[in-house]
Amino acid sequence: MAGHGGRNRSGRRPTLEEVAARAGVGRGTVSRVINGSPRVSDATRAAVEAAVAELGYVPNTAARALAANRTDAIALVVPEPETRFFAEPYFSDMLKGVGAALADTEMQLLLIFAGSDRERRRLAQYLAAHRVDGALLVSVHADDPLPDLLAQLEIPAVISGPRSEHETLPSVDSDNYGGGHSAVQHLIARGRKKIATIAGRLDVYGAQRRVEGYRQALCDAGHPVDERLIVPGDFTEEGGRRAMTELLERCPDLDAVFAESDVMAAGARQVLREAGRRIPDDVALVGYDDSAIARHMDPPLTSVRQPIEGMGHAMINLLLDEIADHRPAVSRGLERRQLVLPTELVQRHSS
Amino acid sequence: MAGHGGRNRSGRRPTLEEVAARAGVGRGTVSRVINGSPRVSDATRAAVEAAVAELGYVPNTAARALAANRTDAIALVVPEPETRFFAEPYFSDMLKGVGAALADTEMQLLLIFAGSDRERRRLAQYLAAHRVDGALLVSVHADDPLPDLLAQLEIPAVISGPRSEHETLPSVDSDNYGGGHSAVQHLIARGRKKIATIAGRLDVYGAQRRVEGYRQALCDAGHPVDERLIVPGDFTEEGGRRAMTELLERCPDLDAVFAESDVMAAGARQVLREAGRRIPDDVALVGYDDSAIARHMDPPLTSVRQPIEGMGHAMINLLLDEIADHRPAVSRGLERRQLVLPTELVQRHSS
DNA sequence: ATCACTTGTGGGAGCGCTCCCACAGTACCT
DNA sequence: AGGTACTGTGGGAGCGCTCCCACAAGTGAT
Repeated sequence: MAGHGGRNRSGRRPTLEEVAARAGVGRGTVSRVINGSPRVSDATRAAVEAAVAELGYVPNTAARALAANRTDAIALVVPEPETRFFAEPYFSDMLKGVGAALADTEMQLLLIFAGSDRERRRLAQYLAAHRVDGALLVSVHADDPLPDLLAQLEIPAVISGPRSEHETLPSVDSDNYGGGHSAVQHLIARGRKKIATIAGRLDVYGAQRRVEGYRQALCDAGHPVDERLIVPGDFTEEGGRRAMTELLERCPDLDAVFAESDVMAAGARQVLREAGRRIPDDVALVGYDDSAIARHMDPPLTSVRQPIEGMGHAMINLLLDEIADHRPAVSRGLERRQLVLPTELVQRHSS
Repeated sequence: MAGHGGRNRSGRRPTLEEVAARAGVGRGTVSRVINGSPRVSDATRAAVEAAVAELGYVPNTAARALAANRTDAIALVVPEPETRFFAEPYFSDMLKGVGAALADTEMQLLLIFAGSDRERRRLAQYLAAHRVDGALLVSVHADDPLPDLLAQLEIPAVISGPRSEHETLPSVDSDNYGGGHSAVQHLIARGRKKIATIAGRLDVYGAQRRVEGYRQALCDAGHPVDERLIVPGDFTEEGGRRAMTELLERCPDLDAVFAESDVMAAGARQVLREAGRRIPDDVALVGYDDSAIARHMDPPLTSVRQPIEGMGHAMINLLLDEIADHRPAVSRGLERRQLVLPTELVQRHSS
């Protein structure tokens, strides 16, 4: 028993051929056993498995990749600088879901940042070399050329938030519209009259949808929609501060704010405090994401929970399907695969 | 010009051979140009480069890996669950440094978590398959079998904090001893008399060294070392809270605390606040790491800065050397490569 | 007994590179 | 003129797999 990482006499790692010799079978048969083909008799399978164990055989990935024209790797592409990756709890949850979904797979996950131009060129080169079997795209802007590049290279991809209602790539998203709607509905039910919103970047489709949910909830309740109460942030704490400052200037008498991310809510909270507004007594505050920040805020923040881990999981499943379908070049055409997962309002003390 | 990701007539990616035919040279020559060999005439080189551009040739990594027996990938092994990876600013800084050092390299970085048993088995399998040319080990415990596994598989590796003073692997570390010493020296200079410390986990060599620095600084100043003032934490916020609670019970009259990580300092701060102690008036507080937490704490935390990004950079350089040396099997023997980078005390308002 | 399948198996061909040996050409000595 | 050295180049062999065709052996209908 050589266990993992066995060597043969010559100090090299054992090869398929050596395993075959040892088990007294042919090379093809060993390959079938390794790859779990059903077309092998039980006796032969057992003999091969014994030989594999004795020699400590581990398949050579490079040889496999070359012969089979696949890499068994997929990329998680983060079109943001590393700093934002670590600052946004979104990414860590996503990574957790993706990792979990991949755990019982042979697939290797590559985390690739494409925040700077330089990194993007590197990524383009990487994809052109077909070093991954598929890609997961998260947090993509409307005008990003990446999806087109992937399509041109015929690399299967799944996008986390569709870029528009006409998204052509398979996508997984949470119900941004419903999330925005439920947050505002909640504020209305709490008796709030002048409800503002700090939107995300409006070149992000999901952020637009949240605003649409906000509008519709007001309409449904017969409230007027005051455009001055809608201010875009950029999903950062600083952006939340700026937006909140702007809102207080425009409408000092507002009594509720729906911030479309917890991080922006944290920024808004600071400004409200400094302005002497009490939360929730004077101004109710609702966030989005239900991240750790929401739980640790003072007071704890009511927030719209998205099942981000679940989204990561779903993306992997979609992508693995895409890759499987892609192999024999069947290309099932335009059967679009778009998934929308429900959100949930988590009530705490800020509203 | 096909640009990136060109195809030939048959829809396949162009190969070396096709580039050679187009440039009117042999396969070997193209290979030499691609790999930057100096043994090519300028004219030939130009012709080959033109052909490469026209066909949009991109080398096939799998074929290269198979033929040359290398992968052009290195692993950053994080023996922690993902949660800690995101919680600890240490890792994000490290990743930044590593990424920067790798930016002008062909090397691909793989981020591999090995927090759970399952993940560790997967990692072992991964390493046994020699899917990386080298590995970076960060935050390794004294009894971790990983370094031995790497050695047995003859995979070059660099460790971020040596496991002991007899570390055999090349390592990069910050001056933990000096950092601990300077923190305490600073507190003494500020007139503090009863200085406690919240240590890290004592199975981490670096944490031990910080405590040694703490002891020596007290000795140097002629202060007695009171063992009751040394309480181990586990580098978490909760651990900081527990340790601080313990310290206040043991010695209600302490007037300074040196927490050996900012995160633990944050926990300690909470407990001090709840106990009605003012910082720095009643108790001075010094942290370690100089992370974002330190800057945002109230009051801003004095902290020992480690050049973590620089350490990441240095680790990559060491590892690339190891890999290069490893290739022709020269094995320069025990010429140990241990790097220690200086720390710096960043004074803020908590002390 | 013959034919038509099915099941399990062996091994050739080939994936696209790198490594290295062979050799032509040139330069500079004896 | 011959020898020696170096430079630049072509192409064979081989890396360790997967794919697929060929084929032996078994099964059951005719």
